[in-house]
Amino acid sequence: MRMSRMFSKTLREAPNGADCKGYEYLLRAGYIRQMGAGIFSLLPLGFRAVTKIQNIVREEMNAIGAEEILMPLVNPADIWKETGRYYSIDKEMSRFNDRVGRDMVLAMTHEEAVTDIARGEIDSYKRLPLLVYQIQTKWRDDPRPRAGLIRVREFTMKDSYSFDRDYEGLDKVYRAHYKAYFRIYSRCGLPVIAVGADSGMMGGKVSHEYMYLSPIGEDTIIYCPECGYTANRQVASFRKEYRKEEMKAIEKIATPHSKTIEDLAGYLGIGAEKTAKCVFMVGSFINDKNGEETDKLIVAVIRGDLEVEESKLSNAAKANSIRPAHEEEIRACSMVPGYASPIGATGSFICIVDDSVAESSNLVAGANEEGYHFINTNYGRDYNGIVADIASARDGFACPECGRPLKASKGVEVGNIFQLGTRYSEAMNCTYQDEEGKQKPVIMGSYGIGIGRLLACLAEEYNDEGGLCLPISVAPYQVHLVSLVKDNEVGERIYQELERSGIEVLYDDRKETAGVKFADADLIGVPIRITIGNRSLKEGKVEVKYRATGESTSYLVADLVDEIKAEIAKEQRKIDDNIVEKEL
RNA sequence: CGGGUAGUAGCGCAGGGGCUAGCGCACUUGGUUCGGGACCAAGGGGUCGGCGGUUCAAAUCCGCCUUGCCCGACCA
Repeated sequence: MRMSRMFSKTLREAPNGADCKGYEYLLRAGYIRQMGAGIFSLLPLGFRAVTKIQNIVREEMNAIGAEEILMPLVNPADIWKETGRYYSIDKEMSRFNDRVGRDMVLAMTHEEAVTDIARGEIDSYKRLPLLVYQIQTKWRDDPRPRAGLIRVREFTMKDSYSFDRDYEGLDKVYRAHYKAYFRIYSRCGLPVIAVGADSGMMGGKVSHEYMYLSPIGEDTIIYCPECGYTANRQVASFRKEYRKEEMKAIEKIATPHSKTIEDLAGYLGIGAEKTAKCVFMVGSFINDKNGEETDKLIVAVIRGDLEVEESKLSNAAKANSIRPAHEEEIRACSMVPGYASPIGATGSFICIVDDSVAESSNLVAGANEEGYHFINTNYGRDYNGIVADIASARDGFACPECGRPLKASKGVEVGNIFQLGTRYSEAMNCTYQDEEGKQKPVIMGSYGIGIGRLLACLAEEYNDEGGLCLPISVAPYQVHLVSLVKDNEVGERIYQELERSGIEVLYDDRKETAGVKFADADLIGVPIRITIGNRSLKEGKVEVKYRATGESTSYLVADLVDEIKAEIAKEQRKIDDNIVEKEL
């Protein structure tokens, strides 16, 4: 491609709002342009990079036996009503009516669509297992798009769906994805870790997220540097020390001005771990069948030294979503904020008790009276509820596996794999007939990779003061040919020779100064740069410089094509030698 | 959805009741330069986000709306 003819141009200054380096460079180098909040176009450079990523994804998906398909972005709402997600998903899914008033949705994922197709294709156990994937546009009306391509509303996703007759089959295809995903990310050059995850709205059991660890991430990963335990904080567990002792008689004591655990512990001269605190949320519960929504107060009881992890709480309460409760909602159940506990509470609420409290004895808890607490409260004797782990894992807490201190890190989720089970096949009647002639629901799995987000992470991982420096496997071009000589004939000849031998070359044939050309080359970040200049051309040579390392050499023009081919192969080998082969 | 902040040339910004709205970069033309974002000269480009109000006069003050960004809630 001749730069003089290229659609996009580079920007000297970062457009307002480009807060992280990767995003800034993608914008300035002309890979992407923004059209609205969370809505972006891919310009030629970005499109080429994305195409390379997609092809890597295709190769690896095909390698595990998946067949590529393409499902529609627009779905009739009916199939979403069948699974109930038409009701349980809020504004994140966009809905509209077609010309005759039918309810339609923009699919934000394709479990419904693929299950709808599969139930027509699958009849016998002999047809299983099956595995399909697509690379397709998704629209999710995210309430808060952020950081360029990291968190957008319209994006391209590779999503695959597996169909098996049993859990052994699901396990096998799940493991195949687990491994293939590591190959995909490492072939793109992105370092990731797989972590245990919350399945969220997907509703499955086992799931993993692939995380690119970076401060720009919005997820918090809890990991153990010693034994390798990793999990998203939404589900991360940790070892809790319990203090079980003989139950003492409950007693009400005056605790003036002790609204917070800190004040209370200070006033009584005890540790926060000897108290039980209440956190009040209101859960929204949506009826899958008709979309009716009911709200209910959720009282989370947790030891004073711990924090509630809201996603764990939401799961334990089986709520669709939760939000902090208003004071009136708490008082409506006869509890007094600041001095609250489930003891003596009335009305309808869900009480979730963290095991830290259930397994401890004689904790101080609120007396539901301004200025008073109970001492020696005990779960099971003084109040009841659902016992669950709802505590938030923090940096320094004990690893659930080995007991050593856990670490916390920010990460960007670039992919996920879910064992769905029969959640969708049962709801949509996607069954197969087994050897005995019985109809059984198909066991499903779904597996996603955000393509654009992957590019955004790569831009974040591979940049320096000058701009991007992408690995050759994903860079839009393999070679950037910069001609500094006035006589364009040499440049033209070299350009055409390189092109003819199948090398992807970006040729800067513009009438610009050397400084501008070099700066743009650095910004765009093509891995190998060839400079044609009078300096070395006198000796019949051109210079070759690596974008990432800054190393340079020179080659005779006569040998150039072969040498460059070798250099490309060398760069590619660097990637291939580092493909991560990881089994679950 | 709450809080904050901004919208003035393609991009980055200044101007904050008064006469023809400005600067840098980019762009056009001519000339000089030519290996790390050149220089000189001459140009082109604006419904100052939108609607309404106040005023003799609004980019500027007021109201409403809208859009972007940041923080939070949220997020496969």
